[in-house]
Amino acid sequence: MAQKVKLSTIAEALGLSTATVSLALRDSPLVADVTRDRIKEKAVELGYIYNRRAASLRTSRSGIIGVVVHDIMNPFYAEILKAIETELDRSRQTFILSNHYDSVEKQRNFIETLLQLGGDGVIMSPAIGTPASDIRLALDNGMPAILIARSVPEIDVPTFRGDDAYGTALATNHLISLGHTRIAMIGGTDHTSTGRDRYAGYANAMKKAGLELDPALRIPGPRTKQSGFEAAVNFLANPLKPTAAVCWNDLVAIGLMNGIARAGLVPGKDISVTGYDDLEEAAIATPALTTVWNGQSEVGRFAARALLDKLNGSSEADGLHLIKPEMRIRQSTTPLNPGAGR
Amino acid sequence: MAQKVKLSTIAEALGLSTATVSLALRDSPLVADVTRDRIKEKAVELGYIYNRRAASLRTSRSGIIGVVVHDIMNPFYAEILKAIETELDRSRQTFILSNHYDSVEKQRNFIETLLQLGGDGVIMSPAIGTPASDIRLALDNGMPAILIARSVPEIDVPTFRGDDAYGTALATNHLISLGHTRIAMIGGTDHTSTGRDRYAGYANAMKKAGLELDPALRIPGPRTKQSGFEAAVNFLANPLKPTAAVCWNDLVAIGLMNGIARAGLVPGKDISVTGYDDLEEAAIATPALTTVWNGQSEVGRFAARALLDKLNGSSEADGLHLIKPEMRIRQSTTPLNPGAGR
DNA sequence: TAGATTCCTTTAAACGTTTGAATCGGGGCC
DNA sequence: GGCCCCGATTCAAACGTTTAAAGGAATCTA
Repeated sequence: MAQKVKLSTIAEALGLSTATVSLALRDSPLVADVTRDRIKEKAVELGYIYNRRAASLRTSRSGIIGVVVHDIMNPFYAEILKAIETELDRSRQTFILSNHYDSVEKQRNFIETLLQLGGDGVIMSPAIGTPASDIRLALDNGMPAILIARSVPEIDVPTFRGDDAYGTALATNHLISLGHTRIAMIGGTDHTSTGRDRYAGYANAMKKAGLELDPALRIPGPRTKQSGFEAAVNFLANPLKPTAAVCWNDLVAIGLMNGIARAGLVPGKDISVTGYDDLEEAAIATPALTTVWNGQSEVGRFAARALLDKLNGSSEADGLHLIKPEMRIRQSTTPLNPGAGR
Repeated sequence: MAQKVKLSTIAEALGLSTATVSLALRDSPLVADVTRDRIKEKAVELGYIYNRRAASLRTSRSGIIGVVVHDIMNPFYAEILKAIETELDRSRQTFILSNHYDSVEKQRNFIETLLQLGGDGVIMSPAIGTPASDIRLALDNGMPAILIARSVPEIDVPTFRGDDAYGTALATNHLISLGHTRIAMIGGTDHTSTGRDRYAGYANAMKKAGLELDPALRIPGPRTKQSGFEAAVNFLANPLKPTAAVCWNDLVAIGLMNGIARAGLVPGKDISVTGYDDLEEAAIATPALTTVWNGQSEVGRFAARALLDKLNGSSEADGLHLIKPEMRIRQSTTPLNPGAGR
């Protein structure tokens, strides 16, 4: 590697000062057109690389934005990330991505690293049990934060997520309207606001319809395809013989359908199944999955915009913003057939 | 936000110099134990945040490593990334992730950004058509690069990927041993080394077995679940009536199986299907997918280690390192049944 | 008791930018 | 001819660290 090319290298080569070169490269009107052209030409010729660390030391804007979610491999988050990426790319921000796998410690490490790097802001889907102090750490050091998918108690930053109670109520009512009465709920946890809300939506819909809300109808836990697949055994062995399942998300639903198929039953016919999220693969599952669209793309886009707005001084987006979910009816749910095996 | 806390803030509070504080915080043996303790205590008390940009300006090590792949939503890359993350976490490096979606330009932008940030190194799965000069840009500026999954002509940096020709030969031979003779190949492209190698493996196996290699048996293109799903139509309409398909990857295979099921046939019984990669979901697909393990975790781990080694001065890992794929036989492939519908 | 040794701390110069203030050489105005 | 203004450029300080070299005080050595 040749000697590092810096502003002064260019300046010396042309008999100018570094100040002029710096200004010229950033298209300042302070420098003469002909000079600017000579400078830019020379910069390319020498293979000059702008040193953002040095610059940000002076300007205190790094152009870095952090994003941390539970697991980027999870298509739900992946779809959100894609929307964020599209939006940030447009304003030439670099984004640093991390998983926290619901480890509060890993998440705090990430925030600290981001602060050390001078991150301009952070978008996060907070880990289960995130204390308000961890968010404040960012805020107190001048780094704005945006929350997605989950809320944190006592924290009032812009927060974007779907209306979970409303969404599971949609799914539950859909099944009820098809004649199902013994409807199970598979997956989720009471340790997050999302988990509590989704269960509440299901429970309320059941009660409103005058249906019994038997705790045995609930199988908490599953959140992945694999665990949905495994849950099929318990589901099918349930003495209450449920005929339908409201699943935590599409992954669980697809896993469950695979498990049901593996047991020799036909999902969508013998057992109706609803998902949640409306991932890309919901439409091509077999049978195509009836599910609830959870607005991933909107969440990502809104979150990114809210952050960019904050960086530009405005802050009207504070507080919770709920995206209204929508029903997507496909082939995995069918009317209850009283003559069927179960 | 209170006034920014820096080394000098701590130094003044204790009547010391910034040098002592700097040394103490990095556990230098040059400072007295009691002083170090006082300093660390004060740092916590004041909420000191280490400024890595300032430090790296002096040391020229940023602790940042870039990783760029085609698409992090693709589980194949996601599994590699997870392995890389695990490995890098251990040495406290921050990693910056990006998709290039096979846009050479987006990829070059990423490399440039990384250089501007002073990245210590980059791990990349090069975009289709990546010119050697783009890799050299990194190398020439002192940023070591590691390639995964694909090679770049004329570039001799450490490269880790599966032995693709060997892998598809495994799958093809497996189908041949089950009695299949009309075996299609679905997906992939000739524009990457991987694409050419996988096709070559399939073609050679067919030839060695004395089977006809009809170009009509190939459906190039598909690389995703969605496109695999769509390819089912063409596959089933093929006048040669293939009884088995070697798919580009697991996603295509699962999509194809869904498409076959949608058409009323039973994948694994009427049509045998093999995947490639052995993603987590291959095992829970219905039917469980016969596939070729492609060593994602190894690729990621080796790549990360190779980079860390380079950063520590050694460089013995230059050149191509092939990981030997392994057959994973499940239920999506069965012996050819001459009595079956087709 | 002078010099050497040891241990701890400070000095000061770098790292590569940015930017408010200062400089410079003309030209126009009265 | 003195004054002001103009556009173009430079000066110099600052951003927050790190680190080689120097400094200083106490203890040891002979």
